[in-house]
Amino acid sequence: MAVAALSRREQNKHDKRARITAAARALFAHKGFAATTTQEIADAAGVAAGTIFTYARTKDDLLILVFHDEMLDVVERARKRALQQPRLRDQAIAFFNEIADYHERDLPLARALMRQLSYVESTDQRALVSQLMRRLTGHLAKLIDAAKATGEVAASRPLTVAARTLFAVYFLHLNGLLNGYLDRAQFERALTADFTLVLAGLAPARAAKSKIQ
Amino acid sequence: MAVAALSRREQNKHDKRARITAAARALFAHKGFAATTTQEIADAAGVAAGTIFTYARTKDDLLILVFHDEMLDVVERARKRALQQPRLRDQAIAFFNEIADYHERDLPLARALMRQLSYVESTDQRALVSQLMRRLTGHLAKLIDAAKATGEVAASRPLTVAARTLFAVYFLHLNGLLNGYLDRAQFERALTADFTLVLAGLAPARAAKSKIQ
DNA sequence: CAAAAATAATGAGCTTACTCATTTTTCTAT
DNA sequence: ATAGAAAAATGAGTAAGCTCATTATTTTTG
Repeated sequence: MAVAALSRREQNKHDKRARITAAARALFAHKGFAATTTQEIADAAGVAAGTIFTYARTKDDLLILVFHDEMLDVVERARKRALQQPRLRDQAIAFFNEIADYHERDLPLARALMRQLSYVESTDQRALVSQLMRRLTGHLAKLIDAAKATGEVAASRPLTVAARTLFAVYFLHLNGLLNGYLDRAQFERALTADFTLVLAGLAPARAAKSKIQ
Repeated sequence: MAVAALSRREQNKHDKRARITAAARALFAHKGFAATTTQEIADAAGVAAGTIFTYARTKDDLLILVFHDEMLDVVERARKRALQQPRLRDQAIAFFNEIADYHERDLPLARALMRQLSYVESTDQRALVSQLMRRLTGHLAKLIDAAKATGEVAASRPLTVAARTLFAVYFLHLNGLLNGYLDRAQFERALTADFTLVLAGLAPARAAKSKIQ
């Protein structure tokens, strides 16, 4: 891990970043994103108000910083939950339901995150979001690939396109859920219906059914 | 049109709203959303600074107000452009390319709009966005329905699910385009690939091809 | 028509994210 | 070890979105 390789300066920066991130995480969870001021975060982290902005260009940046790691965990949990299902469609639904569960635990924060994902300003932020996306669609692609072995998906189908399309469906309906267009039951129904359609396109030609549920 | 039915108070409100919306539209187009202050809008509209906020709860609300009508026009143009194509897939691509063209004319503004669509705060705003969505997916559903006659789409396929799924794909990739994850060429390629997959799921069972482009 | 009630407009003031000139800390070279 | 350079931290200051107590306008009532 090359721990000793950190210079004093690097060590300080690392510690300070960790303190700021931890303080922000605690405050966001406790009083919500909008109600938390950058001054409070600075106080809790033991730094001056201006220091925040050498670690995050904007308050919104903090949101991405804080939740990047947490999201990676959620995606991993989602993968495990998906594997408990035998069929691809149910795997995909379980996968995204786990992520939706996570967001439903703190809706205002999830809304703030969603907003942020729709307006990425810095290159750093874009890199973090890209990493999350790749991780997520990578897991999906693996599930789809495995379904090729069971004959549920035709071998010729492109994995990345399929994974991306499933994610697109989820992304739209998560937006609906977070912005009050859908309740959770409607969200799940929409996900199921749309996934069924997409998976019909993935199925081998001879197995295609003429009726979509 | 029941023009005479407007009371003096309603007439005043209507006029003032129109002045504010027009001023905001001009200023956003001229110097961009972020660079335009609510004070400038108020001055240009000939009202006090506080008056803005009796017509729009936030500056972001103004964005929705201003562009709602414009968007309806764009969707109508998109519909006409789509009808010039014979096949459903190309119709869908043409449809969304028209909308993407519109957004590309003013990327910063489109980004601000996209951000706003991901964080709807007031009921009024939600109603405006819902109306737009319904209009858009309604046109798509009509195109899909027409494709049933040509045999491109199986008669049993659910229109709203299909339209919604196409929109989901577009929505994700527009996000990618506006946030710099995709350039325009990548956007169109992604749209084409994903639409091809979705339409494979819509196709009649016997016509399904084993290879997706 | 006058008084009272309801609605709308006003703009000074507040809050808070963010900036930037200055100061402090750390690193490097001799 | 010390001077000088580079990087980081600081916090007072700024700007702008938004609030709200007050004022003005319109409608309703008697």
